[in-house]
Amino acid sequence: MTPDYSAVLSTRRLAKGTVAAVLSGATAGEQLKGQQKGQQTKAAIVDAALGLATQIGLEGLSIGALAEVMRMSKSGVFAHFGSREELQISVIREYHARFEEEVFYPALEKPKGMPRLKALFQNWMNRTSVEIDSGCLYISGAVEFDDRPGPVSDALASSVQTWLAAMHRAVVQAKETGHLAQDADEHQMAFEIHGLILALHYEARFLKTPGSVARANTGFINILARYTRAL
Amino acid sequence: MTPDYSAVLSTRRLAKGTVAAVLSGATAGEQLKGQQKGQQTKAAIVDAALGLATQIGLEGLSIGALAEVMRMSKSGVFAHFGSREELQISVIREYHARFEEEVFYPALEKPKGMPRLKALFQNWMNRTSVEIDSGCLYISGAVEFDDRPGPVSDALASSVQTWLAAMHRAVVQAKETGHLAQDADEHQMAFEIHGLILALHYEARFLKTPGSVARANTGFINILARYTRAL
DNA sequence: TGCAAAATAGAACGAACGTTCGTTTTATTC
DNA sequence: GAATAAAACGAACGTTCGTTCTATTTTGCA
Repeated sequence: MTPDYSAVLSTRRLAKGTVAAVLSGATAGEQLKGQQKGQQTKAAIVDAALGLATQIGLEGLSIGALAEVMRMSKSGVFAHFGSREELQISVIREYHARFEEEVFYPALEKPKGMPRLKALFQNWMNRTSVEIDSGCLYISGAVEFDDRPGPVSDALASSVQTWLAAMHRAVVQAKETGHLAQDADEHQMAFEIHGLILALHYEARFLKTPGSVARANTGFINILARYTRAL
Repeated sequence: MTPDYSAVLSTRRLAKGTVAAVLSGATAGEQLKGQQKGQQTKAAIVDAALGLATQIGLEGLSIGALAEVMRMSKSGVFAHFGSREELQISVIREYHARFEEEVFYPALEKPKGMPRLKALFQNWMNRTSVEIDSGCLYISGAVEFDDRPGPVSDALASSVQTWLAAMHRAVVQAKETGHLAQDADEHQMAFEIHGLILALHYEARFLKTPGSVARANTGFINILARYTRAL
C-alpha cells in the first residue's frame, strides 16, 4: 500500500518516465500514446485545477469553477476525467510529481547522510515558504480527508507516506554514515522535523506570524544538535 | 485584535461569566437574559453543530444536515443564527470555551513555571489525542480559512492567537521562575511545541501512524532538555 | 385563563453542485 | 478531400445549498 523511495534513494535518479509511471499508477500504454490534442488539454486542466485546489482545497475544487477558468464548458472538462473523484486524484498525482521534482530529486545530488538530509529539509522548507500563498495539498488534504475514506483519501495518504518514508530513509542513512548519534531514534527525528514544517505552514499561512521561516530553520538546527550529541 | 490570557494567567481564575463574556464577545445583556426555551434549543443546536464541524469541518457544516440531526426544520435551525456565518462563529466560540475549560483552566491549578507549562502541554496533548476521532477545529479551521478572509476566519484566528499567547506566556513565566535557561527564546520554544501538536494530529488522525502520542511526548522532553540546558 | 411574544414549521426561491445525454465542432487518418 | 474518431458543447437532470417568506404552534407572563 505504501510505496517508498528506497530504491531511488540508493540508485540515484532513475529514468524519469519509469519512476513517474510507477508513482502515478499510469500504464505504459498511456505513457507512450501520442500527444493528441486531448492530452494537452487535460494537462492544462490539471494544471489549472492544481492551482485552484492549492487555494481552496481539494474539496472546494468544483468542475464549474474549473470550466470557467479554462473557458470551457463543464461537460467538456468533465469528459476528461469521468468523475470528480478522478479529477481530484489527477490533481494529487500532479502535485506529487511536482513535489518530488522540486524537493526530492534535487537533494539526491548531495551525498548520502547529513548533506542530503539537510538538503531535503531545506528544499521542503523552501517549498512550504513559497506555498504560503498557495497552500500545501498534503496538509490541506489531510485535514479535508482525515474522516472521509475513499479513493481520494487513499491516493493522498499514499503520496504523503511515500514522501515521509523518503525523509525517514534519509535519516537512517545519516545515522549509517555516522553523521548522527548511534542511539538516535530515526522515527522520532522524522516526526519532529515534520512538526516544524507543519508549524511553519500553520503560523505563516494562517496566522501570518512574522519570522516563522527563521523559527523552522532554528528548530531544525536544534533537532540536529539533539541527535548528533549522544543521549 | 488579539486578546490574551495574560490577566487570567497572573490572577488565577476569574469569575467564569466575565471571562467567557469577554472571550466570546457576548454582551452583558445577552448573558443575563433568562433561560428561555429558545436559549436551550440554541445551545443544543450549537452542541450538535460542534459535533458535526469537528468531523466534517466548518465548511462542510450545513444547516440541512444539522436540522436533520436535531429533528428540526431547516428554517427552525436557521432562525437561531440568522446566517450560516453566525452559526459557524457560534461553533467556534463554543469550541473555544470547551478548549479553555479542558486545557487552560485546569493547568492554572499548578504553580507558575515549569509545572504549569508541563500541565498545559499535557492537557493540550491529551485533548489532541482524544480528538483523533473527532478532529481539532483550530487545525481544520486554519486550513479551511487560510485563504478565505472574513468574520469566521477572524473569529478563528482570534481564538487560536489567544491560546498560543497563553502558551507563550507560560514559557515566559517558566523562564522568569528560573526553570528555563536565561537565553531561551520563548517564541522559538512555543513554535516547536506547536509543531509537536500539529505533527501528532496529522500523523495520528490522517495517517493513523501508531506510536504518535509517545513521539509527541518524547519530543516535548527533548525540547525541555534543549531549553533548560544553557546554549 | 387569555394574550402577546417567541419559536418552529413549511413552502418556495435562485444558485450551484456533479452528472448524463445527444449534438456539433474539431482533429486525425486514410 | 472524404471518412472516422476524438473532443467540446449546451441543455437538462435531480440534489443540495443558504436564505426568505408567511403560517402555525408553543411558550412565558399578567
